[in-house]
Amino acid sequence: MKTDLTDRQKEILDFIVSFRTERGYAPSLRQIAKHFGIASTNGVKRHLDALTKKGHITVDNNISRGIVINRDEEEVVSYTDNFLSLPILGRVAAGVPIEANQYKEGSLVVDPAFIPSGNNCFALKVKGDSMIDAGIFEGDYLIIKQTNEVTNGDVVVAHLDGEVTVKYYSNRGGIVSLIPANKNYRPIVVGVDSQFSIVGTILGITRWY
Amino acid sequence: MKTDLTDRQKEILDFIVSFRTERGYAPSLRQIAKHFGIASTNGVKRHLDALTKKGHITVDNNISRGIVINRDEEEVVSYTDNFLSLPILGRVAAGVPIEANQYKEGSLVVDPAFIPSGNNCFALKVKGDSMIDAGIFEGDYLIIKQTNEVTNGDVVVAHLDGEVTVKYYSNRGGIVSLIPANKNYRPIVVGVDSQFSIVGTILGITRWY
DNA sequence: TCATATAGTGCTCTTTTGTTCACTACTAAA
DNA sequence: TTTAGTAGTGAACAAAAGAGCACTATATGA
Repeated sequence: MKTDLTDRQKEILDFIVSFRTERGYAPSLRQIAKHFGIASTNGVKRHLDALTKKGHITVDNNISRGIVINRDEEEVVSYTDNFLSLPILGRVAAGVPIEANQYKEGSLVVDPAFIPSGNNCFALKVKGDSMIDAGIFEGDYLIIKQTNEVTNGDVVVAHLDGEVTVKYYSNRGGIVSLIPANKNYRPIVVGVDSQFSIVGTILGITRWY
Repeated sequence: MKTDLTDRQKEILDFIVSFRTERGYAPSLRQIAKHFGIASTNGVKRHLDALTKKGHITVDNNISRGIVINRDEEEVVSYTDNFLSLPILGRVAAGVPIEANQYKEGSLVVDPAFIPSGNNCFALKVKGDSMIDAGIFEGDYLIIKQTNEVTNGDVVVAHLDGEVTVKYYSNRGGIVSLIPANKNYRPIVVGVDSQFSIVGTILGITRWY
């Protein structure tokens, strides 16, 4: 349970966060001391001890720059040490390792709390409006888990005759269909002669205005 | 322009990333050396020099644990040092500083590339289906910028007679309306006697399955 | 008045950590 | 054969950085 911080402790925590954001690593005791005009490293250490006790940070013993900001502290807007950056892939194919993919167009930071173990995930920008009734709009980023294990009703990314498509997956009695979520499009029955494969299933969507 | 890494360089970069994810701070030269069975810190330094030259990392001079992984490197799945964690607020009111808000229900990591300067943003979980035609579904997380400067057509979070609502904003000739995006709901004309205020406007949406 | 908490000081010591130099060995390309 | 790049070794040195102790001053509550 996180208890209230004193004003000074809060200042110091905010400084650690902003230093870390700016520099990419945590400040040392002496850097904190210098910023606050504190002459003694022990004075800083007292504050860090208090912040640790109150659950805001973790400091490993005798490790330089070992201040780690804990996730989900009381602070309402914060930077934490837990995040995931996924590649935005412009083209995908089934079975190709993501790492071998040469069509990375950028990266997208997402909350790893929603990503299952393993890092065979990627992001894909939506083109087209065939899935708008599922709340999937053109320009959305889909977060996709690379897999070919799908269940009826899953939203999948599939490869069909050289094209990538996002649709609901349906397999009834061995007949595979890709079902749009837009009444302006018809379901696609996957012919036995089609070049068809599942690239992955949807984990989430991110849309930015 | 990032050039290809040797196998060894790639291994070392991957180690730095995973160490950093696990521990919350970068490894030291000696910790890298120990992992790879390299007896000399200079051997490690050579690799770090090469990674720096190829644009994958930045190492500040004479700074302990000063290895910073650069964003958007060639690596297709990676952890970076640039992310933002927003509070998920259960209740919001106009004009109340986010930091003073006591209804934080969790946090949501988002990509800061899509967030404008300043950190008066928060996340809100959607209840209801009044905006489904705008691709906003129950359970979605909205990323909201706290502001009362709105434009016709913006999706806003508003406070109306004690309730929080998400709707399109419309102001025609001084008559303010909140327009749903679901034909099952009627537009709300904001009466002059209503307690009404704008909490913020939408920046993005995140949905997880 | 006393005890406790907060916020330091001053200093020393220990440990961690990075830099540098001269060197070896191997591989590949010119 | 020579040159260049890669992948180190070994060692010393310098600097950064954390830990700990005895101490002071102030404020607050019992």
